[in-house]
Amino acid sequence: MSDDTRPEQLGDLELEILDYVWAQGAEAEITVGDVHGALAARRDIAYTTVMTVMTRLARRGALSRRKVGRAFVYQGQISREGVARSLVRRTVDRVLGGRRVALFSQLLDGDQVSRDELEALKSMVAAAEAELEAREEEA
Amino acid sequence: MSDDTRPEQLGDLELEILDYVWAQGAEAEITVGDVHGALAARRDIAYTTVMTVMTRLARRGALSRRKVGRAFVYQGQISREGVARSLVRRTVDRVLGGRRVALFSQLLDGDQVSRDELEALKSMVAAAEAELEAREEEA
DNA sequence: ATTTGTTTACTACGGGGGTAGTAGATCGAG
DNA sequence: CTCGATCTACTACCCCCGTAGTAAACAAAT
Repeated sequence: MSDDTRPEQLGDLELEILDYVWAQGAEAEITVGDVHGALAARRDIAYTTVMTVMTRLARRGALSRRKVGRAFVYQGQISREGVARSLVRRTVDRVLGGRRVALFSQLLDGDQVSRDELEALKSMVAAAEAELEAREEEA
Repeated sequence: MSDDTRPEQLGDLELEILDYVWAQGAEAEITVGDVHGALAARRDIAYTTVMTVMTRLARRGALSRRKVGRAFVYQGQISREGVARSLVRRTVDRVLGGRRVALFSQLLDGDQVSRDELEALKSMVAAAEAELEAREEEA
């Protein structure tokens, strides 16, 4: 996944489909039937709906498609991490003027934070701190 | 601002307008002309465009309006914090399956984090930790 | 070979959001 | 009182997204 594409706008169904694609692994080849099978197990959705959305995703470069026989085989072209980053960034930019710290406080204030989460967060902060030291060294 | 409304979907212009409203303070009374004046100083936008969007925001409860003379006077009904929380939550739910920790790592990994940000983050973590202790005490 | 199922292509529709024009009401200036 | 500015109401258009129907191509089964 080269991940050049950073869609900052993805609908719910689009994301649901990408979610399935990501779950199959980076190199997996996926058909509309696969995705429809997975989604239809959970809710009522027409085959053509899935197909339409996958076509749109391919048009935008989020998926690639290759004709195999009469059907198309799709592959993910963007990573969950890349999408997460760009969507989160967009949200922070839009509503908090890019102030990431404000975002953190939103998350920490408003919610129940578990001890595990806090521990994970602390180690991430420590790691970021170490990385910052390293950057300052070389400067 | 009672803030009962938690719109999880807000367009760019809607947010831009709310931004202006928030900047005027919680109790400020705002007219379409005010907002249009502010936005038009930065970019080309029709008066009626601003009006249409403010009407939509009022319909959804993000703003209230009250007729004064022939014009409407608007007031914000939702807070920046509330909107930030719900938008961020929505984003995290959509793309990271609600795993907030993953969000933190997105933000810390992908970006240049300044020392100031890290310090702020550390103190927030410490505060959250203290609060957690307190909750465990009373339990 | 006819039928049945799969898959694509094409088309469509409704809702939301950004954009704006036009018509009509009203206020203030002259 | 009339004219121009202001403001609203109504309408419309385009794009995106979720949704899906229909038609056509084709493969497999009988």
